[in-house]
Amino acid sequence: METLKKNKEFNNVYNNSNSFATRHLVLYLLSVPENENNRYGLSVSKRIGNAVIRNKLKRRLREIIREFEKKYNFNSYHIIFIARNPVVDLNYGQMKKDVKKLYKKAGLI
RNA sequence: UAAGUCGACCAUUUGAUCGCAUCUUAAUAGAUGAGGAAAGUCCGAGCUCCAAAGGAUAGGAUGCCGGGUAACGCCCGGUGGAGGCAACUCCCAGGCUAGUGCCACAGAAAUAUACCGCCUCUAAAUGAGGUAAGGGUGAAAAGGUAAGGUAAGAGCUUACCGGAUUUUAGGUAACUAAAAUGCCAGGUAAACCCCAUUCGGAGUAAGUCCAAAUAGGAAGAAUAAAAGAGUUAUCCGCUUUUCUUCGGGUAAGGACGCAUGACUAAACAGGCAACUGUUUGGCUAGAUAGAUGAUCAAAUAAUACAGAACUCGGCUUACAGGUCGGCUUAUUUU
Repeated sequence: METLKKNKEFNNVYNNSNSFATRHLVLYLLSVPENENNRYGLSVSKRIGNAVIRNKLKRRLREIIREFEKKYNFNSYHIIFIARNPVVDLNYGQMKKDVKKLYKKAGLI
């Protein structure tokens, strides 16, 4: 899984893309012209919780992304996930359903 | 058995599949991978760079005594004070006899006093003097109680208690005990201050090395050499050139620092202890937008607080549930 790293790249996605949201997560999706692998950015703010909680969220999201990459085939996107406050209460299965919903909304799968 | 008190420890484990980071390997693959507080960043050090003749002043920190330690504001042992029936716990615990400041209100008087009262003198008094026993005010009124003593009184005298000073004895010391003298005299230093000890600054984004890039500029120097324009030519000056300095931009470049250390376990020796020494053994995170997750199965009390970022020693704060031990008090039984 390749990641978006620089502030410039994040801003580029925020300004030029469509966003989709559920109660727990927000998704930004930008299609890039060059044919390359998907790149992901995860954003979990300090308001969500302490370091342990934020780390756990990011790890779960990464695992979910990995599973979807394996299952479906889509390419050349920059994708950003933003965690919202209520996401803390979800378990892994519920989070996975939420992400699937977002992907459907965005027309990826 | 109950209540209490002190101390130590655990902080999930095992297997399977998929995935991440580091290391090993030609490769398949294999090994390892967050804490008791990793936290707060409150002290103390190592390490690195910068600064630095020496001294004084200012400023900060610490503050009973002795010991431990690389060091400390930490730890251990003791002394004094406070709390508890006790085990035990708590204490920013130097100096007000260096100086200065402050102590409301009440009260006659607050570091000095005679308002009422008592006693004496005088023919008598609203006068003069003596007196701190009694009253009243206050947080505090010249040490308390009893007896003697006296005109009335008073450490004026005596006994006991309290306090101060001196001496002697014990203790490394803080301090403790006894005796003598004899009652001269408040509190506050978390008030200024005084005394003793101590303190250079910045932090791993420290810093070291390598690579890449030195475009277009600014300032200064040199005309030794070369070129150009102007000039008949030379000199001189100008532009280019050469050298030095300055600042700007790109790649959030790479490697080291960076994981064996004032480390730790056991035994033995020294010490009441903190701790120290010797021998044998152990060491298995090291990222750089930042690695530990998902699913299934089994066991368990393991559900809390919580995520390494240069490294150590402490302190402080957060914390579910559980295990073990010492001691105290009460009750019951033998």
